[in-house]
Amino acid sequence: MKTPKLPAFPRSAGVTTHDYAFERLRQAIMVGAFPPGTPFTIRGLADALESSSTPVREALRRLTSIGALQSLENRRIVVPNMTPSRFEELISLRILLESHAARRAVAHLSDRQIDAIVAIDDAIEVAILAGDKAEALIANQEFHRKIYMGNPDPVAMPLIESVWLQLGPILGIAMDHVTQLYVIDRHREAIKALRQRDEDAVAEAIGADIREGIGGFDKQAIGKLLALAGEEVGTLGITS
Amino acid sequence: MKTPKLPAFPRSAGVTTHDYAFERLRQAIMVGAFPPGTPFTIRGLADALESSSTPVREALRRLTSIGALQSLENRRIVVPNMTPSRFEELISLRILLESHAARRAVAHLSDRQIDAIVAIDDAIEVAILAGDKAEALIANQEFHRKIYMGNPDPVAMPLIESVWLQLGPILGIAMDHVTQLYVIDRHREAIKALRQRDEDAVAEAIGADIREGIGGFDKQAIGKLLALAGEEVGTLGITS
DNA sequence: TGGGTACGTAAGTGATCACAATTGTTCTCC
DNA sequence: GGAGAACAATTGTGATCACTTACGTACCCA
Repeated sequence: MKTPKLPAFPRSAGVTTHDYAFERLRQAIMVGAFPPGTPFTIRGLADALESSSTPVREALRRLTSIGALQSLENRRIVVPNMTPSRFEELISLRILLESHAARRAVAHLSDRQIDAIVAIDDAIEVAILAGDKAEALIANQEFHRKIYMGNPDPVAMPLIESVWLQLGPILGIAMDHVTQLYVIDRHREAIKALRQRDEDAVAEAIGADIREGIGGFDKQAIGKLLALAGEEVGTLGITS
Repeated sequence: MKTPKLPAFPRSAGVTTHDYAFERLRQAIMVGAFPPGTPFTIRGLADALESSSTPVREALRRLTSIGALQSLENRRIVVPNMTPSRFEELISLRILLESHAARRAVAHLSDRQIDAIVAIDDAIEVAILAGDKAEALIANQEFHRKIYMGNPDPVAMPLIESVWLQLGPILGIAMDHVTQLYVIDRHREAIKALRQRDEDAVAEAIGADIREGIGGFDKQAIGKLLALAGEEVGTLGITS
């Protein structure tokens, strides 16, 4: 049981090996490619990325500091474990931070930017109808990001992404066990409020979107998901 | 103009060079030892810490990912610049996150833990009366941290510390130009609310504490502080 | 048969070196 | 005297190696 396999990721020129490794791992974790407990080794990843240990170590250290990975006392690096109460904390943080970020972005978003957000929402619907869960997930994150990044000083964005990263693993498990994604019409509500520049309504719509989306899992459901994940760890997503 | 000088820091046994470098730099930045724009070089820090570049690079990378430092396009690493609007964003995030974290910790704090928090508040007052601004600052952070860490799943704590780190540089400047610290009786209010297990009152007291503390600087005051810092950069805190 | 020890393997850590890119300096020419 | 080019110094990047620690397995003895 060495290192998990990585989804492909394009590497543009001029990017350092370190940045590439970091981004690739970050994306993979954020979309739930690795269940909680997945171990990461420096040498294994260096082999997988066809580089040496130095940039990989730096990437793992960075991911650890933003909460995406956890450094055990053994110095082993793993995907953090999830508990129902930690899940609930993370969801409450998502609602808190993203309602706030959305509210503070409203005044800065131009009509053209809102049009782009609408386009992303359309892409989400297309992905859902096509049954492409991974694509829907990425587009959904892009929808939220585009709103919050309207703020010229998006200092909250790294914090929000840290929470996303911590929810990634459980998200991946949920995606594997949810038969059908449903269309979230809270996005329409948020868009309407954005066009009206109604800060309270935008914040409320984003909060409701999270609550009714991933936040809709109650403690029992999370417990079930974690049990399912427990069965699968070691047989899925792990090479050799 | 090479690297900034570092305050001393105890290194306990069993700690890796990397962790030591990271913690030492982190502490220094959090208490405002470096004004915005201060450059950091790997070799300079490695010399200062009497180690090699590998652990220092990892520490700098970690600090960059949590917002404490900024990586320029030149690949130079500096303390991020501050603007009045970014400052305002950071303060609003502090209020948001810390009110929330305080509220969610209330139910978990034992009477003994509250006693420890009171003791820290006393230490703050002692430090203020003694005119020891740095010590007062550190004790104040400890006061807040002790409250929020009452939560058994303190997932918000790293996010809060990220905001503290980003406010550190301006905090350091403010400390140099504030003649006298005043005693914040909002802490007493928070303690009283803690003892009564009144979540709303605790959240309100913490929010008010931040608003009336560092959050009390308005945009004009921040502009003045930044101008003062501009004069001093290059002559203060920089060696050779 | 059970537990403890010893050994081999795997993995993290940190120092060093070669290379590339950037920056700073100086020298020359107009 | 000033602008530009060539050169030198500094710095970041990544690969490699030696060292130490943690883990797993097998062996030995009670």
